[in-house]
Amino acid sequence: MGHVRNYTIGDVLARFMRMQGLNVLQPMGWDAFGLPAENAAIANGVPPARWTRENIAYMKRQLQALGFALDWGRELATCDPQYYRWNQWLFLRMLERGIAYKKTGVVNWDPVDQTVLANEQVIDGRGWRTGALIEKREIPMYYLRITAYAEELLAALDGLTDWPERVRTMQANWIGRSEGCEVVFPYSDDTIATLGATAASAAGALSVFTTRADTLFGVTFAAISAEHPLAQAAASRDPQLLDFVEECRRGSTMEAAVATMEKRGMRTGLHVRHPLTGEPIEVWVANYVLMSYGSGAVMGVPAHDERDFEFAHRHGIALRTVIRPSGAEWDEVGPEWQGLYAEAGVTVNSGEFSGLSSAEAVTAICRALEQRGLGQPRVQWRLRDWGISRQRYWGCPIPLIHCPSCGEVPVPDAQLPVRLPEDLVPDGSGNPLAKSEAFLHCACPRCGQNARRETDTMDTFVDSSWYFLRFACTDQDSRPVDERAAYWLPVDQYIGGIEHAILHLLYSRFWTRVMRDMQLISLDEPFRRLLTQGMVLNQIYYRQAATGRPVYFNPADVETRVDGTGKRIGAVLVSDGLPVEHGGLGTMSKSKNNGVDPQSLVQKYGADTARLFVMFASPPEQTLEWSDEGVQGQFRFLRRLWKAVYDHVHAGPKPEPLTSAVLSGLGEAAADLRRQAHQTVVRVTDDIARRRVFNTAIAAVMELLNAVGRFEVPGAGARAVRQEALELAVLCLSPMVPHICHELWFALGHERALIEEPWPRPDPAALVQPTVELVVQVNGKLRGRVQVSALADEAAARAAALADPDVRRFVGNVEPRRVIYVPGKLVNIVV
RNA sequence: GCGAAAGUGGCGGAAUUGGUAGACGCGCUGGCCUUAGGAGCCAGUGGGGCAACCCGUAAGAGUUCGAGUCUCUUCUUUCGCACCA
Repeated sequence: MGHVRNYTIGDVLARFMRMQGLNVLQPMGWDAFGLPAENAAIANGVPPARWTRENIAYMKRQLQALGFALDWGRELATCDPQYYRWNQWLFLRMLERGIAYKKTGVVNWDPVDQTVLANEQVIDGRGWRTGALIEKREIPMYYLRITAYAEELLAALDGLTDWPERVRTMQANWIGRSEGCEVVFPYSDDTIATLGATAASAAGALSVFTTRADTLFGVTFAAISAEHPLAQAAASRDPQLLDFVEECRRGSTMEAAVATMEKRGMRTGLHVRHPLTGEPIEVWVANYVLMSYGSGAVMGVPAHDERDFEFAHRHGIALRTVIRPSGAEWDEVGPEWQGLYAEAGVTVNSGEFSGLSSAEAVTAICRALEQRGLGQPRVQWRLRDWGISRQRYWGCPIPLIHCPSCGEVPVPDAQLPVRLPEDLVPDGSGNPLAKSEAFLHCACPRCGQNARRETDTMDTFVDSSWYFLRFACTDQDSRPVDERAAYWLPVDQYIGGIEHAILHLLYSRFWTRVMRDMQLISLDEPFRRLLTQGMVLNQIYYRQAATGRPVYFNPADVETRVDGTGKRIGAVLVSDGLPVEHGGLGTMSKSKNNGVDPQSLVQKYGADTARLFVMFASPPEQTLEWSDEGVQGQFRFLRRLWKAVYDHVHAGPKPEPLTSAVLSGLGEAAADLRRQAHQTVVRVTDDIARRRVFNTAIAAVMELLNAVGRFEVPGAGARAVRQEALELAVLCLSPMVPHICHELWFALGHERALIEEPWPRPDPAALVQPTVELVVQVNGKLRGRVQVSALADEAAARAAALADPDVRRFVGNVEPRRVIYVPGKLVNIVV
């Protein structure tokens, strides 16, 4: 249903824009590689290719049944060699430019299946199939240098004014620019002696990054990640520390898991020297320090950092107050952590740097470090380079060949694509490509010797990072994109789930820039306007089985029980009439058995009802709660609309168009209906074009139809007004309800199909309102309403308000202290 | 843990720029029609009160003539956290 919602929003906008006279391209493609196909293959023993193509065929029928105005001539699937050859081609160009490079990365390793697992396949630190404790393992991988674009990706967010604010904020925080200071803590003599001639000792110093150089004199320990070379060196001499470092290797690589873990640490026995005081500082290994951020080491300031405070508390490490608040709310950091301790203030106990504001101290200390050669100002990014290697089968092969003599050799362009064999069936025990002799063996393109193909495939985010460009020229077979991209791109309206707010959208922004720098396209940003749609939710019902595992029931098979006021009091399974438990609302999923098949919905109510419901139930950016009654409500509305049109049509011949003579003779009721009809056009146009909300647009048409139902004035003029109101209702609804509106448009006596009609323009004369109702407040409380001329000035409005008997009761005989007049809205009398 | 949002009747939601809280729809109650209703039509429906009125937008404070809307604190829920896509 998430897809139905996504594409209905897109289709409504496409049809609306087309009626506005724009040339609209609405394409469709299939993001077809990835884990779900492999999982299905493991479960059913069928090659992922077959499962994928069957799914595409099924979904395509669904999308066609829903009447989406898609250009199927541009259909593409990311698992087609015609598409992924360009992933490979672009990857090779990135390799040439140094955008793609190789380094080691940490992955989840299942020691039983001897395979790399995705984060999703790690449940509570254990492998999903084996239940074995997962370990971190370092393997060589290919990375894309997205950090080289960090500055630009951040700065350009300001220009994305038609993106939701929250997405821009999330991306900015994700890129995470922080200005601070690199601080170098030289190793103590005893540490250098202990390390001997190792790689770690060659570094000679521990480098850390901090945004709080003003707290440097409060450093009482240093903490390094278990993967830090210094930790490795120390562990090789200390069996207990080695155990701890090994223990830190257990568990998944997920940052959320690392961050919520109990903070633990162990002494290394090594020391560094404070860069300004020379004081020895003990080095600890801590499980909360991430090797992937900064240098994998932090300075510990327990008095002014919450995590350091907690860590020091647990391990009996001393604490030194070096910042006091300027307002003197507290003096010394106490035994209980308070958020205030981390705030900026005035330095104390900091030698010659005491008495400075935090900001001054940051600058002064940084400068002092720089003079001693023990530090410098630095900008640190949270963003890391994008690791694209996957040790999996169902993805785009990385086009490299490993030759015993030449080393790593790129596949020549003429040999692209490196085709993925489509007949393999994964079994969960590693990448089947690595076991396929036919795939593996090849000749080295340089020396012709026997060589081995790279078996890693690309992250599926690669596939989705540029597909939108390809839609402009799916038939182009000598380049990934051609000049037609300049006409269609950037995407004027992109629609996607909020779950894509960071990764997919950031990767696409990056990839677009890389292609720009290769002179393949000439745009910076891929998506001009972004709509992030909310999730589709449904009720969850279950019973606790004897095994203790819940058994889920589809909400369609469950009947809810309500009391006399309509309040829910329980639910029973229709088949046996016995109660089921309610598990709240959740996203539609197989595991919770709360999905709704769009196909059955279309069969029962038709495509228009399905489309109307998903657009009416909530605004596009919010979650949408599935409701069978709600669907029936929309079905009912469409039938009422149908009946209203045909009742009108059967009551007489098609009226002549409204002439000025007819208009001037209209009674008040007819003028009111006409005003409402044209106001509906104004509201619907604004809702779709500017606000991108559809539920209120539909509500406006419902109100108009209710008004038509109440309108019982006889006569030719009134009949013409009713005809006009029904025509406008049908036009306004047509982007949401294309099929029924198409039919009703002919019924209303038109010869040309509705799809060829332009979007209606409201008649300014119809909108004119002779009088307006003003709300009258006394001291901010609603006390009355008065009708005044739409042209009334403040004095007239004030007089009318004070003349109202209800208002007079509250004002009494006192002279108002103040009167606030909001034209056309209200008068507030302050007494 | 960090980052981002959201919280309004029995339910989904409306209130667009600080200006009438509850549009529209669902559900429910009563009535009409019908052999029948998972059909249609009419009326009612935030809470309290005979009424005048009073209370009411997660909780608490603040700014303002006026706060669902702005500010702060707290609580709850949802999304993301780099190998689900």
